[in-house]
Amino acid sequence: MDEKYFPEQIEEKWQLRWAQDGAFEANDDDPRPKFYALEMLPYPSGFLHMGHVRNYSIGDALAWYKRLRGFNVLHPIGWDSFGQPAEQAAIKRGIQPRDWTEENIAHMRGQLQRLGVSYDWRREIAAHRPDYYKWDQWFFLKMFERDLAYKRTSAVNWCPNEETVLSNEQSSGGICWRCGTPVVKKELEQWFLRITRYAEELVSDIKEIEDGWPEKVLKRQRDWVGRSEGAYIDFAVKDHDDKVRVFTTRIDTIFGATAIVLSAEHPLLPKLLAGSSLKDDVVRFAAKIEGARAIKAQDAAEAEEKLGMNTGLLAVNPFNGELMPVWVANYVLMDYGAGAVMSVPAHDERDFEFACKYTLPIRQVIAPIVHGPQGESADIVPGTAQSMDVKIAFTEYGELVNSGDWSGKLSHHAMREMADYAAEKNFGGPAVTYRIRDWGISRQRFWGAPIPIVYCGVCGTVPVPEKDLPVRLPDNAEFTGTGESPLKSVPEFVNTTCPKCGRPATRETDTMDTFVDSSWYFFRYTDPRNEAMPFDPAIAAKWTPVDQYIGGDSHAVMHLIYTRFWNKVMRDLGLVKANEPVKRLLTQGMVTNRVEGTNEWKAMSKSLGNGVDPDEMIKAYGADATRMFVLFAAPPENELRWSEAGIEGAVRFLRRVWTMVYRRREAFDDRRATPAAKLSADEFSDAARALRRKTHQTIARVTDDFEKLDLNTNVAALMELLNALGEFSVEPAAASPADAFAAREAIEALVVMLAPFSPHVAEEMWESLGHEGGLLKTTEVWPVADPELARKEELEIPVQVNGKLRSRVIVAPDITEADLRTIALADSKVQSFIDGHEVVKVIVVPQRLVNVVVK
RNA sequence: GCGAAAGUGGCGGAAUUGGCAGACGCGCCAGACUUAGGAUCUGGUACCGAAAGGUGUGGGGGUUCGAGUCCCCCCUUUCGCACCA
Repeated sequence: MDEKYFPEQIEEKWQLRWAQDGAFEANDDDPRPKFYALEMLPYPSGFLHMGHVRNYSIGDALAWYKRLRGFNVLHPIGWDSFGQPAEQAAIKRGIQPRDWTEENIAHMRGQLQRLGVSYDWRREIAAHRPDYYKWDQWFFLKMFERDLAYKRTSAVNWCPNEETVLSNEQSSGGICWRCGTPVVKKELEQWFLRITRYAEELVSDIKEIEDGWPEKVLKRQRDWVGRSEGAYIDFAVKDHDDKVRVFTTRIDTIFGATAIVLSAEHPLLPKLLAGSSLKDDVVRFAAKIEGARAIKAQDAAEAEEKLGMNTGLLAVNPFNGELMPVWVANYVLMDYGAGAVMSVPAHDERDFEFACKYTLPIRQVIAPIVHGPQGESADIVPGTAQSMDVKIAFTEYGELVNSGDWSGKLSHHAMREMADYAAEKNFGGPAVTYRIRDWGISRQRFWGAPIPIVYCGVCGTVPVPEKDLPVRLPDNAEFTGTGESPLKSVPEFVNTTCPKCGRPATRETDTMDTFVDSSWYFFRYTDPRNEAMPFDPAIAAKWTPVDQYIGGDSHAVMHLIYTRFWNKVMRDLGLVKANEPVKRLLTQGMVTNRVEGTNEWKAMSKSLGNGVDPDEMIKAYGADATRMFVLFAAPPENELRWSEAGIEGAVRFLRRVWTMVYRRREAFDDRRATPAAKLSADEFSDAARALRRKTHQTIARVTDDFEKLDLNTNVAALMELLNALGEFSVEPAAASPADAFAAREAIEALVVMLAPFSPHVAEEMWESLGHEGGLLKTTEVWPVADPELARKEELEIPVQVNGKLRSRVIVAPDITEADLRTIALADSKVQSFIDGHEVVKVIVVPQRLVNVVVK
């Protein structure tokens, strides 16, 4: 052991040693309890950034902690290596995506290894390799068989910048998730995965994970699925056989409906208007709305002005036979509910606004329930029929008025009864709708898994047989960036024969969304080289579900909802048993840095020039200090503000630990290191007992905080223990066996507990303390706290007078309440504050505090 | 506009969940060692006050012996959602 701490030497030494020993390799047949620690796999952009460092430092700390506590830990890594940037590089610089990607992976793998993250590298996977994407295609075929994958033409989200389609999740808020460009609508024939079939489960199974997932992520998922209970109602149209179906959550307001409003894209519209003199006008109007919607940049768009047009058609209210006009309007969306609504202006804000603009009647049918002064009787505000005086829509529940036989009922009862009535009379019934749409996975891209479909002039759409998988990407393609898949211009790829009839046929040239790759990758880690299946269900069952998943919350409704969906599909295919793939989720905060010349903290990025290169930090301060700082600087879920001064503090701490070990090490030879069992309690000096107390308190605290992933306070606890060691002033040479024992106990505990944060230096110090074979050689080196030793010998109890701190008294921990009270009252400082006052009450909180109330 | 979360020293953040506010670190101040210090070590550091003491967890009210923590109103910030019938 050198006198001084030289990170680069010991980090290299231990990285080599770990690799040689296979220290982090997880084996299926290991009898110890398993723990699956997982971090979101990176996109191989070429360079690790601080967000990665944070993500992997958190995961690695947990993986180390669990190993040191005797778990068989699976901690893998891989590459989300399909996707846009590789193609962008190809267009810009003429490099083939495959070469670019492989180079980036090689470089980033080196960076991760220099950071010393404890991965089982044997399990590394990369999405762009045929042995991986073969299974994307295999899953696609399974879904195709089960009608979970299908093709249809629809208006899709199109990013004009990247010239490709985006899923709904990827264009949330109307902007491209990757580049922020406003998304436009485009009619395209696309492949979809039927995630809607699992909509109900995606909501209801949240109960299985709600203890382990952040509430904000679950909320976003719930909102995204958008489960809504209500009813369908079919409105007959006068002089037509077709009925217009409407979805409403407020069937109790149906007597207030004064129009039926259809979406411009409503499929029934052309048929209903056939022969109508208004047909051309309506068609033109609908086209205008659709056109406006296509170019609409939704980001800044405040609710657009409502536009509508009367179709001249009349619908019949099935509850009272009343006729009402049928309109077309831009505020009704085709892809939600039934694409048509009943307009109830008195009780819906949007309908109200619409009715005001086009002077449709507004009829109140719900009266607020006002509790009388005694709260015993409900006063109903009488309804004003056909009134235009109403200023705002009353959207609350209440009591029905002007509603025929239903008048007098409460909304809640009426909603249920009216829906049942509709079902009974065969014009509707209770219904549940979801906001979530099927997942569009077609991408007009080269660098993705080809969709394994062949189009035959005779047989139509034919799935590629399983035995022919993978459908390989060609080695080369022309990259022009024109918005068509580059695969289209590769004849060797496109031209094939029909698997069914053998005649010439063409391949599907769209590739899959890269979120397909990441939906199931962590199952592949459990059995990464399986050539017969995506993974062996028996092996996967040993490791999954993931015990702790760590990553950014930017994927709350993309990756994290897709992977839940995929898990359910795999369950139905018999591949997995659990309903949910991830037990606990931690969403880490962003890493920010000051933008030069401003006072703003923003996420590190190349364009802002505020990025920090992890390699430079490792070079300057070492991987151990870099990792420690990142974990110490803020709680994992908070934003982390970068500070170079902070990382220096981390080095300083590691150096002080190092020096402490160096100084004390000599005294730890066999002669002096007497086992605790041979030492009687009274051999320990006061200082030694105090040190042991701190040691055992720290062990308890750190162990506890690890379970909660409170990593920043954990580091603080280790710093406190070091400070306590510093205060333990017994010189190593002069130490009694008991003193030496106490010091050794403290130092060894400190070194072991340091390993999750700064593993290299911890290993080196552990070895210097005379242990061979590394920290993971022996199982369960993690220290165990002895509550007896952690207990305080005396307590300092604060004494308040009227709630203000006035004094402190030192007492034994087991003092009786009565004695504590007596001692507190006898204290001279306390006396000076109660003198001349009457003591009204004395509150004694055992072990905690005394409060004297005086008048 | 709607919804959620959060506001604690100069800064990042602690506070056993109603019981000593500010752990730990950064920064800063003073001192020691030093040819030197952007190294290291020691001490100090919420605010006002010479002290006694007083005041302090975004602001205002409340509950309580006692509130950073619970309740009500307001302000600010951040993040989600944006015609979802």
